[in-house]
Amino acid sequence: MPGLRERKKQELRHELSRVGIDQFIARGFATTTVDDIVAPLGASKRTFFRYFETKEDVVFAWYDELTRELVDTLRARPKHEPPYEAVCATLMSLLRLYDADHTRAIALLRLTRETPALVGKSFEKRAIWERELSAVLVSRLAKSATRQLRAEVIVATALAAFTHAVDGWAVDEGATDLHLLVGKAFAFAKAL
Amino acid sequence: MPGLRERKKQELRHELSRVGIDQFIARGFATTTVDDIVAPLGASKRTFFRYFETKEDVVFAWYDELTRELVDTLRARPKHEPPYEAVCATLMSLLRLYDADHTRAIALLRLTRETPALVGKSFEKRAIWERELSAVLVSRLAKSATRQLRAEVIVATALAAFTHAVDGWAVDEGATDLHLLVGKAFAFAKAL
DNA sequence: CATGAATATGGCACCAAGTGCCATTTGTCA
DNA sequence: TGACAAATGGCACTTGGTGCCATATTCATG
Repeated sequence: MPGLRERKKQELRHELSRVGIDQFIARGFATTTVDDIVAPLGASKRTFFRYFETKEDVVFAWYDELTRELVDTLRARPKHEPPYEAVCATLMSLLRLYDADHTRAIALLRLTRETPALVGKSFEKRAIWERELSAVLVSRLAKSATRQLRAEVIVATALAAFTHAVDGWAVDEGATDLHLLVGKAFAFAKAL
Repeated sequence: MPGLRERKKQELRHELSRVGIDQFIARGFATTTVDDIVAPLGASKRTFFRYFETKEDVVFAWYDELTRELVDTLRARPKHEPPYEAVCATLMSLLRLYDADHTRAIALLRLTRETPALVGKSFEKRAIWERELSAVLVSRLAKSATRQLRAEVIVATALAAFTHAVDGWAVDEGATDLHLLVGKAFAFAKAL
């Protein structure tokens, strides 16, 4: 059991992220100041920066947790499964997040797409996924001087296909079927 | 002929980038201020921000020119060449930049790898390449509802393979053969 | 070559992100 | 309850980045 102090911290972090994202979506990223985020919660700017390194990070507060989850999912894939397929299946598990709340997901994707600072940050986060996942994947590959590189290429490819599918889906406001689109993107990469 | 005004502008932009990168490599990105970059050239901070939107951008001053070049190269590839191969060949043409000055190339890659803000920016720039190149590539593909997505996936995959090869090469200080490594990375993506 | 219109620059004031420092508050545990 | 650890808030400060306007430089035209 986590104790009061820890619970309060987690809750504040969560609230800061929620309020921040809401304001960014409603009024834009640049025009929302840290003070604007902090005020409704009665916290101080100084405290904000103890929870998040940058203003951008509030948008990606959930990434760390998700990273661990992805790593676990990939680890749990059947040992005999081909590497690319294992990564694809792992990423597919992310789709439930988009299914849960289409509207907010699309709004968030638009926000990160249209705010240069957030575009950079999201790529930064994706790079972390690439590193973590390829570190797991490498153990599935036959030993060779270039298996590290091979793992990185496999993961990066799957991730690129995934994000392009999701972005395309968000651009036309979720009109198409996301699962289908992601599946197609994975297939396109497989059949270069 | 460009006229004195235009020449001065281009030269100043080039000098700002050169001085900036030199200082970043020598003393680190965060610890170098814009004033530090501007002082040796007798320019003002205000002028700096008329040439570059952010401090990060000085590192990627050459990207715009390179983007045009890449687009032209891809356009010039033989019409019958398969799409993935056309993109790979296009990216291969970039390697001359690394060949020209190994030491500086490696230093630059290390700088961007180890500075979070620059990691984000470099991905942002890569995204621009992805957009431009896939816009060219799409005309080579058979018409279909998803050919835009297919073009994006092809380009993103080639680009991911390319950068991971280059990064791997830079990490062990250029010990291996870069052309060979990039070729292998392209092959890995092809044979997922 | 002169002169006036365009354009680039510099300086200044200003805002917001982010940090170091320290006093104060709040949770923890004996 | 009281002492210790940890979280917070306030404040001053640095730096990235922008708006504004006066000045300097280039360009085009007579």
